[in-house]
Amino acid sequence: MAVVHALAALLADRTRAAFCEALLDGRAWTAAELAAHARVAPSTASEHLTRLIGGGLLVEHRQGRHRYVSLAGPHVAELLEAMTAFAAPAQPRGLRAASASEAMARGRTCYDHLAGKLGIALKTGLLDLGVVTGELAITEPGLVWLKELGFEPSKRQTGRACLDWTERVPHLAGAAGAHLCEVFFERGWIKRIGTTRAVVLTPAGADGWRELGLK
Amino acid sequence: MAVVHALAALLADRTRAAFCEALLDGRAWTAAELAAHARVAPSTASEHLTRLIGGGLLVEHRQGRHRYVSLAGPHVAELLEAMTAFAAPAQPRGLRAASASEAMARGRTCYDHLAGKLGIALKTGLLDLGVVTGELAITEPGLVWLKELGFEPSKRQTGRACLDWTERVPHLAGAAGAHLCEVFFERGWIKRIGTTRAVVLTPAGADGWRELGLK
DNA sequence: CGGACGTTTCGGCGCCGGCCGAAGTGTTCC
DNA sequence: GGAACACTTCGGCCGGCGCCGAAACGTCCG
Repeated sequence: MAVVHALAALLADRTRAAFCEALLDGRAWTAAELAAHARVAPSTASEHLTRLIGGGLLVEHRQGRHRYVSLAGPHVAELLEAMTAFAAPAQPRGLRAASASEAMARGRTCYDHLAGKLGIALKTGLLDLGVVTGELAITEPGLVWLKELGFEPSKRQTGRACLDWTERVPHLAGAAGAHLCEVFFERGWIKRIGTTRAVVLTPAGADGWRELGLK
Repeated sequence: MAVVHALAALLADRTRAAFCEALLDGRAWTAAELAAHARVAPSTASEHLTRLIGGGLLVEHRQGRHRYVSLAGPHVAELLEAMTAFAAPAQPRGLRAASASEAMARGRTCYDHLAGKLGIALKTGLLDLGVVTGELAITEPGLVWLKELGFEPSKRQTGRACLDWTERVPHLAGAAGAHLCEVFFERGWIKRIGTTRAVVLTPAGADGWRELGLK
């Protein structure tokens, strides 16, 4: 009893329950994204997240000025599924969530650059071409290569490592990563799936990548 | 989201959680008994019971001027055990709490079947005898074995897994688990410790188990 | 029929907790 | 360095909920 009521109290709030339900897709969300999703102020979301993390339901991963949160593990998802199943006997939402999560792992945008398997494929391709170093700094030949794609150096750091949440390895961020992502969108090489952050490589994109010597 | 928070809210209150935990022994309690157990006024208990019944967690059985309530079914017990298992590593403080917790870990009823070390011993014994499979389904020879103990199949699922929150492995629930527990009580092989859920194997029980080829 | 008892309904009280905005911290971008 | 941005901390407000006691209802028993 002493424990059940504390756990239940965490999920007894509409907003916190909405957070958990959103996170059931397996992705990591930022605090602001969750706040907007649940229509509460950022300050409110911040407090809720602290409580959920303290209760062991969520884990956080701080990166720069962002606070990513995700479910603490499969056991949390299972508990939530069990409770949902109890309250709402039949709902085919497991399948949709699973496929959505899979699409997200395949490729997605990470702010302004590419992430997921697609982002990692881009990074390894650029590494093979000698455009970037292992630490994801841009080489001198790499800068020439980028300029051919319309890149103009700015004050913003050109090459930068960003930890990929699903792949657990760094991918390319910074001005170069953002520019490549932008170019790929412009050329129709990648496109978003619905309104989510998931993106997919188009047939034209596969051709384009080969032309550039990627993949 | 919309459903989980409503279910969680029912269990988020100390008093209601205490009611449910008390009812985990599988018996029906009167409103006054629960009120005394949780140390609240009868009026308070009455309101809580109405909410729990409305939420589908409990069922009531009115008899004269008494209002008997019990868990709405095994699925409720399983949900409660799952939630307890999640918030688990609760280390008891104080000798009394420790010994009570220890007795509970050694053997207890989980709604209508056995749990704790005793429940796990039963499961492994049945597994050795070939009565149940590793997934806790009843085998054909197992059904014969059960019928010799007076078991009659019903519409209720015969063998079923229920996660044991102290042992972290599944034990036997379902109609078969309930029947065995009932038989053990009838034969005086197990008995309750005081009025708690904790049960202990009697000397006669130890003999009986050996006769059955258990343990 | 009257009294005892289990339960329920109804006010009323107090407090916890969710919410927001404002101000502050730390990071990124230019 | 300064501006923009994500997030956090802090007061303060407000609604909801759990609690109780008093009174009403229904049942059982003598």
